[in-house]
Amino acid sequence: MPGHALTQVLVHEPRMRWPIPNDLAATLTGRVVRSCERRGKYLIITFDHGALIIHLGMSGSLRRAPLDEPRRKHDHVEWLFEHARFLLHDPRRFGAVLWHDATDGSVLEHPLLAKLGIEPFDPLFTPAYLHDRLRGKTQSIKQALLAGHIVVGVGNIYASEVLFRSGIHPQTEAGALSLNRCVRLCADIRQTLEDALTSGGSTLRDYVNATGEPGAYFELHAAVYDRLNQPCRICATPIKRIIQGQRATYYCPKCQRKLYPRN
DNA sequence: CTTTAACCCTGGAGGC
DNA sequence: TGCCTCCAGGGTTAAA
Repeated sequence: MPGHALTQVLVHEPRMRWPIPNDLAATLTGRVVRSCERRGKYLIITFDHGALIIHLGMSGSLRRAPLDEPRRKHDHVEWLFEHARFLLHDPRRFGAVLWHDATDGSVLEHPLLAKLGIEPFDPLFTPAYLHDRLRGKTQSIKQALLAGHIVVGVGNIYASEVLFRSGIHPQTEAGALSLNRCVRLCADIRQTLEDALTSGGSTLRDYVNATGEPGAYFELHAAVYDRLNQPCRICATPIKRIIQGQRATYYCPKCQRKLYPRN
């Protein structure tokens, strides 16, 4: 919608992760969208006077809907243009809709964005960078990747998938990875995400496409994720499931060996 | 400073 | 059919 003006903004349910600003409609009505960007999993819709920051959390979706279609349960926000309408739908309300005023500096300096890791397809994301940022960390490599402070885009599914591809045990101390291991890991993060993009994403049950069509549903062909006790696709060893930081991790105990401590 | 546990919320799945 | 428990893709915050 860059170049188009909002005609109306309706907030039906402001109780999201943080309350949606009660003056959001006043802030946006009549304003022209300038660009639509992304940083990590945050969407950034820019205007001349600031930027809208949107996060979909775990259950959120943003779709273009017909102008006359009735609102459904959990459709919390509507953005209306002269000939278009967008709905934010989020049953669990883990998502967020925030306004960043241009007078507060670059939106990338917003507290939620400032400490995000590098984009995985940025040329600056290199084995040396990864190795340097992991150095000294006692945290597990799985949690270090998932945290998003080093590299963004690796969510809970892909953290397991990436480590399987790299042959790294998820409980490996992050700081114990050699530069050579980081060479492999860096490439496998990119390759795993690229494969996922090529196949249209790997969302599980709640996926709808940008127009809300339920038909566009992509089955995840995971190597390990959600495959507890099923045979490893490489060696047929039953896949294991553990909990790290309250999140499930899946791995093959044979293909992903723990590292021996090097003295 | 880094790391960990609790928490936000609804709904689907499975057991009884 | 209903009621219960468990689990879920994300990320912040307070506490250790």
